[in-house]
Amino acid sequence: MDNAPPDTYDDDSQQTGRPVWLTGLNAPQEKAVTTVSGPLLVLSGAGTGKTRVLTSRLAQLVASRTAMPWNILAVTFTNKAAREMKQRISDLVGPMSEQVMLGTFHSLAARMLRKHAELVGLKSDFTILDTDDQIRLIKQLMDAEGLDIKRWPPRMLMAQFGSWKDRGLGPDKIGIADAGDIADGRAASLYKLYQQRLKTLNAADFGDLLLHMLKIFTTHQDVLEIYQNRLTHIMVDEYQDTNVAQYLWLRLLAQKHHNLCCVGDDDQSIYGWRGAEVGNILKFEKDYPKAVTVRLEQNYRSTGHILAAASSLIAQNENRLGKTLFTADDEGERVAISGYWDGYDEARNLSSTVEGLMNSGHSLNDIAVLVRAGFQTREFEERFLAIGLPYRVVGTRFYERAEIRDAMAYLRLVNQPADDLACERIINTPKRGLGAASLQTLHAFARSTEQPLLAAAGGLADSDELKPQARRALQRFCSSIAGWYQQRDKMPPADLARMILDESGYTEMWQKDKAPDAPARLENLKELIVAIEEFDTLGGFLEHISLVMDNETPNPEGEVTLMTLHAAKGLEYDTVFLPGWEEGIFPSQRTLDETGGAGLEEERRLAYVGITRARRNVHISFAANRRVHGLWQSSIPSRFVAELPKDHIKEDFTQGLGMSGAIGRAEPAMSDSATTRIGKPGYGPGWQRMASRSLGSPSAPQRDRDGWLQGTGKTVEFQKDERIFHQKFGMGSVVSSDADKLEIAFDKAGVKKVVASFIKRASEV
DNA sequence: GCGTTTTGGATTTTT
DNA sequence: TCCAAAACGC
Repeated sequence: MDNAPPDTYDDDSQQTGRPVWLTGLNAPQEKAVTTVSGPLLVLSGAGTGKTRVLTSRLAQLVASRTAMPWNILAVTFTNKAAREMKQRISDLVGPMSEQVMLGTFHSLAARMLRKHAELVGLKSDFTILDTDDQIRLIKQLMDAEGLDIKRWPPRMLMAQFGSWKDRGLGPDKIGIADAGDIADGRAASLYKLYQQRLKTLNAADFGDLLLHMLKIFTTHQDVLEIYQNRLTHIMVDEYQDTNVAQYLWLRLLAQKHHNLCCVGDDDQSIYGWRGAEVGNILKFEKDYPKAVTVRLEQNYRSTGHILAAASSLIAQNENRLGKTLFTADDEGERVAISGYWDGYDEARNLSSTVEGLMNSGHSLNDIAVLVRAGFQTREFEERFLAIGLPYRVVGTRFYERAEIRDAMAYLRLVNQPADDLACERIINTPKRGLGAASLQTLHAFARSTEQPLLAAAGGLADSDELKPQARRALQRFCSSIAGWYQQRDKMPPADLARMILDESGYTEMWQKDKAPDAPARLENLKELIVAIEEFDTLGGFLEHISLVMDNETPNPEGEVTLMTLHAAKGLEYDTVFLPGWEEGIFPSQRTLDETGGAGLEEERRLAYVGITRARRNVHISFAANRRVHGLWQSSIPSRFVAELPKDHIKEDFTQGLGMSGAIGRAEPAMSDSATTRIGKPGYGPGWQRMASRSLGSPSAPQRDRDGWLQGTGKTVEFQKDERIFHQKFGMGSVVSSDADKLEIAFDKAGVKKVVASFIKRASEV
């Protein structure tokens, strides 16, 4: 679409009678788009064109002169959503769209906080901490307080602080009683200490960004009014995921004009455990009595059977506003349900179905495998690796990798020499001979002289408190940093980063590392440099990075996507596989234990999200036996399987074992409880005997792995020093073998223990 | 101070 | 089972 200047829009609409952004909208969509003032709640079911409505409405606001672009606040949760919206708005209204205040809750709050930082005792160049920093800090505090970090993991404290912040509670609002028994009842006082420490570090964590703004808005009416006056119209995406702090923040901003438009789907609220309050969306009409509610119920994504299956599943939830999704699309294929003997069986059949799809012309890019928890991707990865099926796991995010965080710490320290947490992270990385003892001395010195670590390090290097060796190391470290600090503004940040990584010996550290993933880490560092190249200043890059923690690498060749259900929200694929639908796994036992009925409903919403990701085909599956944490356990199909409507599913057991009797059964399929530990399969009653026939005992050495290997008896035939090839690690030589486990010295990847089935003889490649 | 062994623990994670 | 972090020993 042309980026026509905004002034022409009036002419456009006069000529055609109907602006472009309204064409093709269905009635409720149009209602949502044209309701430009007053509180508006758009209940937008899966695949009903939510983003379309959001962006069109923004265009409508601008074109109808209801609001100037700079009067509009548009809030999303993810950077991806923000980027997408930015792009689409720009397509609709042209360059004027840049004036819209658009971003994630966190980036917007950060932007505001930098302007008013001094009101909460920070400087405007405060650092934003990542999880590692937070944990290190909490650990330090706990050590100082004499708390046992084994009994009370720092992570737990961090989660508690985070949850308080999610609820908009500063340390002053926590009573002793609220803290429970975490950290011997000292959680509240630790929270106070933690916040004090952040202030002295001139740092804020993610929760603080919003919490501080709330504090400022409630204690400085004048500041609040600046924003209230400017931001007359507010739009919020994924409203069902807002936490209390975000809710309060929005309410304060909207309380003057009440032009608040919230778009969301209570049925897709899956972040309750992270502080999201479904209640926020459920009570919108109470908060704003004059609110108009629009339901978007026409689904443009999935076929009839898929939609019917998903709808009838979610209908079992009690706590929902209720929508009736429909589609103009065909009935399509029924949702396929398969039961398998064990996890291998499931992976094997799933992968052959994928191969079948691939052979019939489907792109792997249109196929996704969605699991409840990250560890479940493993057995599929192993299988895909074994048969050479291209896949990609959406999971470990780029900026959370250790090497990236290390590199970032260098950059942070050079950008901001008082960044103690960054300093601490890399002061002995790579190894410089500065161990725990030296660091302790340094900390003590920094505390007594009340200066940042790096400055203290400089001072300490000039004194004779340390052993000569450590002292020299410290001197070198300080002068290196000082040197880079000098260069900081004299060269492009990417060049600076490259220089720092080289001169610090960080790159070399990984080059010398023999770990199999070392080359990949070096690649990641290169990618980081590429990412920096887009920025003019180091500061700009760092701000971007602390708030934008995602990275998307497109997949040109075609790969199956493996990811968690949470990660899949907002995405869609032609074919979706949903394996592991077993009681205890999905719904997760832990959620059930911890949050009971509400937890079950959230799990069900997760199932709903999973099914509604599919355009044309859904394959749900479960296994009777599965190895969890090394132990075999048997399980029964998820209750969600039984909740699917018979008319819209097909039980497809042609590939698996015939266990249709297990479907829909409320009581355990085995005589014992749902997750009986049975040691090995083949030792239980009933249909377990079948398994021995089909697979053999999984723990028996040299078993026939039935399709995992193309040849026969290949498992035990590797000789010591024999040359082999592994899909992931490349060429290597056999060091030793133990049943089907081989120890291989890889040429590039070092010594690893691998399963024989992943290995080919070099002569056969 | 650093490499190695032992141990415990193991959901989901938009920012 | 398999991973990371603590404890151990040189």
